[in-house]
Amino acid sequence: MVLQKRIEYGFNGYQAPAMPRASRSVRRRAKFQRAEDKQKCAFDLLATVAGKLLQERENPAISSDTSSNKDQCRFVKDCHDANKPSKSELSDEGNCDKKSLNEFPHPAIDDHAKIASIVTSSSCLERFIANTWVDDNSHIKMENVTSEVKLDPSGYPKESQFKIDGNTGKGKDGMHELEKVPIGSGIEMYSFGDPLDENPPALISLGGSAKLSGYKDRIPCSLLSKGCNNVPVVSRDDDENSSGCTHPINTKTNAFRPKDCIDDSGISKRLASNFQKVARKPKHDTLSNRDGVWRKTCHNQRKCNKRQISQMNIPFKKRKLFNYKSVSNSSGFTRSGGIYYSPKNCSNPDACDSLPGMHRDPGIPSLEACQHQMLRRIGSHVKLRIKSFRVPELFIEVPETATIGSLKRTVMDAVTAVLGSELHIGVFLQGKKVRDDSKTLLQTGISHHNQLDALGFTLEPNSSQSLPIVCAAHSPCSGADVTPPVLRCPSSPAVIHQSIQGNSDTLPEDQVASFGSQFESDNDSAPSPANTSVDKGMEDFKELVTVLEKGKEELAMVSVPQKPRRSEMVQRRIRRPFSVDEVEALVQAVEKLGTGRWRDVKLCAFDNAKHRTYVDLKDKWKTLVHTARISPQQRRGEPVPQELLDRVLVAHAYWSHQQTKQPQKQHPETETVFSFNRKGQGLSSACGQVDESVLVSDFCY
DNA sequence: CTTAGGG
DNA sequence: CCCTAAG
Repeated sequence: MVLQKRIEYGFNGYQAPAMPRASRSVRRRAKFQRAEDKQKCAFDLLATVAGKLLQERENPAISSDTSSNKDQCRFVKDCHDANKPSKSELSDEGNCDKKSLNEFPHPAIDDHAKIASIVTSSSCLERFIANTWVDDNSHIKMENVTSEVKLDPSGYPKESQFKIDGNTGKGKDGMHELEKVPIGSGIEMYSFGDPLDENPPALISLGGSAKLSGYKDRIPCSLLSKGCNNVPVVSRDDDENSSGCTHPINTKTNAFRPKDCIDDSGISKRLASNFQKVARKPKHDTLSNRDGVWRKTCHNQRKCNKRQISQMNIPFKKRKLFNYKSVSNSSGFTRSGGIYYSPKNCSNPDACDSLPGMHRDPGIPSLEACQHQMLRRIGSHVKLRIKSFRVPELFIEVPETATIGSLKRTVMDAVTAVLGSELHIGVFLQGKKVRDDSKTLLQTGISHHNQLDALGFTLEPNSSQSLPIVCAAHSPCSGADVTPPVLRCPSSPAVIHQSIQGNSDTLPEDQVASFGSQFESDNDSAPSPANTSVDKGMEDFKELVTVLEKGKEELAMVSVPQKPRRSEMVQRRIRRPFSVDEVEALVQAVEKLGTGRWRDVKLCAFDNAKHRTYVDLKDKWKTLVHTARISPQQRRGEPVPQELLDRVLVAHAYWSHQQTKQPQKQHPETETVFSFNRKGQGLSSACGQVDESVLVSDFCY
């Protein structure tokens, strides 16, 4: 499950081959390392190709116009040598003959054979587009490339040049066995772009075999699933529908049974094997172009590896952040076909825009840009004016007694949760969602002379993050049984926060009578007597619940491996400044209990404020002391009455003195010790929480 | 789990 | 507010 792991954990997935004993010298080690880097790159690409293959296999009809790239996107043909035993990687020189595309050996092995072309360009190093055209016989139909794109013959290769189908191949039965197809050295460049473009094109093609034995165990689950599920791997739109390989979805267009999917993956692995061999040929001149293409990826890969390694040395705190990012990224790219391509891999963001399925700024066109370019060549433009985006539906539940301010905040949280996450664009035509990203506008029915009124765009939260169906304990929301908890990936701290609150199965923290209740009721509105008076009546209030919901179909199609490590996605809690009343309660509690019994302080004064932990209280006390010591001009946030700050200083001084004098000698009975400073304070109860009258600062010093 | 303290 | 060490 090498690929599987890779998909889930980013770069962890690459399984470095054991270093040969002969490679222990520094020089050979370096060489080995280089080869390994390339192999890693190959591995990445391979995974994409494999995914694409599966996709195309499932959807031969939707083949495509993905080849309609920008000018810079060109094709280079490269043949692969599968002949080489894998162990000969270091010193082997490719002996692949240069061939024109006409002569390009037909790579089909059997009905399961595939060839994939990864279109890259040295001018857009980070981008590549995997294309394959498979006919009903599972043979490559490269002619689709030209026929579909309608390339201008004057500037582009003729259709015949790309014709590589079952009948034109060489070898047994009109096919080449992949193992016999020389690869690696002979690279013939063919440009789809401007012939005068100085950027040399690059392409890496892969051959595959359907021989599956020995590969099944390493089949990437997600690749399988995407293939099996008729989910275009590189299509984001459908990525959100991936359901994991355990739930193959047979659709009408799914010409293959799940079992076959495994076979396909076998192809993938074979591809991997072959591709690795190619990648391990470092020397050949003709590889330089590919190397050029790869180098960046390799470099970045190395960087990421490095990052991964160095992560071991960074503090746990940052490591966690790293993991968060990492997970986030991997989730994004898991859904882009199981390939882990960190956006950070792309030093040039602009160059990344074409990686299909890659998450990117919705405003940055990628494949569409290429298609757009093509369209421009053809001469048809579709002019769109997007007046507004439809925002996903939000479900918000607030108690009737909630303030407008809290309502606003809740709505804001919900909106932020959606907008703050990675967004995708959904396209609707005639009210129907257009899911096939590979279709052209023309094919979809969007053309310049058509009515475009029926065309709509919608903002879609990241599928992995868009299901924060956060239900409070008291919420009637039954989303819990709809999707497993692991799929609940709140997309913003706000929602997380709601979620955390929802964990409290006791009384709703915010509305329970206690210090916390009034503190929490609404930060936007100043605490008022009315607020405090209704404490008891608010016990049955439900928590503010933010529910973001999507369609059932989308709920059902979230694939499992997207967020494998949700537990590690520890979101920072939302910041909740202490109100003056809270400070008051805290000060009072500390006055009674001292500064070393934060748990007691919590239980005493903030027991019902679930969001205030004793660590929070301790921290707040710390900052209060600090605040009290600095000049009022330096203080920030809601001003704390000087009287309170004075008490803070007094209490702090007192308890500090007590601690140094007689550590841990305080007992509940000794709580009155502080009463020396008070006048008329009965201190009948130890906790201000119980004696609410204490809340009113009527202490006298 | 709590406490204490640095970040 | 987070993180972690220490008890």
